[in-house]
Amino acid sequence: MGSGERKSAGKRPAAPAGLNRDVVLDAALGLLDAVGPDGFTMRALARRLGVYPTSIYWYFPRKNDLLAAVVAHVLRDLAPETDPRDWRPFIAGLFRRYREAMRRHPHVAALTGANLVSNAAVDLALIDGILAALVHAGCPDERLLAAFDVVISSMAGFATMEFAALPGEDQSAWVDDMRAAVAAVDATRHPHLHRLRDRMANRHFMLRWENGTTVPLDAGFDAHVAVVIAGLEAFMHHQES
Amino acid sequence: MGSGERKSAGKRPAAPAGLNRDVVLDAALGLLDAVGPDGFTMRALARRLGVYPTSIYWYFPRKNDLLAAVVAHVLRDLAPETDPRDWRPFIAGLFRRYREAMRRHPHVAALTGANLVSNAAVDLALIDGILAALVHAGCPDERLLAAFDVVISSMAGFATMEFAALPGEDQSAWVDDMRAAVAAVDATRHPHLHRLRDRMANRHFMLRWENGTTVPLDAGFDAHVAVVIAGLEAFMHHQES
DNA sequence: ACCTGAACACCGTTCAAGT
DNA sequence: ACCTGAACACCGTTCAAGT
Repeated sequence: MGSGERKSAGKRPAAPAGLNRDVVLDAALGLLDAVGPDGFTMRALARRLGVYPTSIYWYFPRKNDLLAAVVAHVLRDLAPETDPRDWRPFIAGLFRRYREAMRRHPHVAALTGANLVSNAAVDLALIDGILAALVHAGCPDERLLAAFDVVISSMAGFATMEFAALPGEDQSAWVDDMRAAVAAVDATRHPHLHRLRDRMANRHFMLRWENGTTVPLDAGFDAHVAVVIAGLEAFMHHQES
Repeated sequence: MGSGERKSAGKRPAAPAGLNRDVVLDAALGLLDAVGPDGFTMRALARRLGVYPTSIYWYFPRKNDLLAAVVAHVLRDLAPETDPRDWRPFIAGLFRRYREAMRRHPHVAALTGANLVSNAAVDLALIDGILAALVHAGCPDERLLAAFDVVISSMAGFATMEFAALPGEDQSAWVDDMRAAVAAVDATRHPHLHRLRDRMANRHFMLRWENGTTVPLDAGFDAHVAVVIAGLEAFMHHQES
């Protein structure tokens, strides 16, 4: 379901500048990995390709279409090889593969999840695979699609947050603020946080100043997979409405 | 832990243009609600305030600082009134309140989750409350912080995706593409999706062309809350490592 | 079919200057 | 302390023109 597609199925007479859809796409992913969403510019991409900025518009009519294609490229082949009929390994493998894709290209985390366009990225085979897994897990039909939504949002939610973008380059000030706030936690007002603040500082959500590229949340991720699978089991097989 | 703070605790002699931090913040949230992140411009905000664009920089040194403050403002007072010792209603209420905040200001969904800066937004009381809830649920100490990460990412993940931003204003083309793709699902290659495609079209993740503001995912959200709570229960009390 | 080149209507941010 | 006003170095996108 790609947008910005060219139909020309005819012979291509070796374009003068050697540009084509895949070349632009590869360069775009390289640029995004290198500079992040803020630095990702049509003009910077053109510089990288050695062409005029407007040349890119022949292949992608808008910057958003190009970014959507990049997301689609990164998220291709997410479905695990395991048989969906063995639903637990299938779901766990899916989550793991999604996370690995985000780890390889952390800057796309900001473009997924919070953007509906990226939905067009994911292939129908993956959707069918998840539905198959849930059906074989014994999910009743009237809960199937709710369970599906839980799987999708859980798959994307954790990794999106783990690799959340850092603020601009003047990090130092905000890092100092974070450190100070964590160090100054009041023992009587926030006793639990006070007790755990050294273990939590920069290692858990809401108290980090680095993201998953430098400080992975492995324990949290494993817990997340276990929680979703155990919770789905209960949700699918619990009696009452 | 706000950034871009002014220290001047002294008397303020009624600024000529009537500008101050709260006025700017309110106008910023109003502008964001009205036009979304793409239209959110320092110059547009200045127009709305009747001042020069550069005036805003007196209160917020960078656009990012202003956006972080807007996120912080929207996410204030998330902690439910219920006692964290009753951990299930506490977690469920927390998720519900987070979702309601996103529903009130859907455009901030794109700014949370995928952005580390927004972390500075959330107050320490909320973190302490979640930790208290998990401790009173009987979570063993060595699993406490992993469970905490599951709670945070689950709280933010679903709502962020439910209110994910739509593409630009030329929706029609991409909506037609989505409709066509859903209608053309192959019955033999994707049997489950084929069977469910009418029920899923525009109503579930990955197959939507509208977001939660017009098509809420109520069933999915309720399932998500149930799954996380039941899954946490299992994770916290399961014996083996 | 594919790319150049100029041009339009914008941006965020800096900085000196005013009051 | 707070705001104006000009200026800098950029943007995405359009459109006519070339080959």
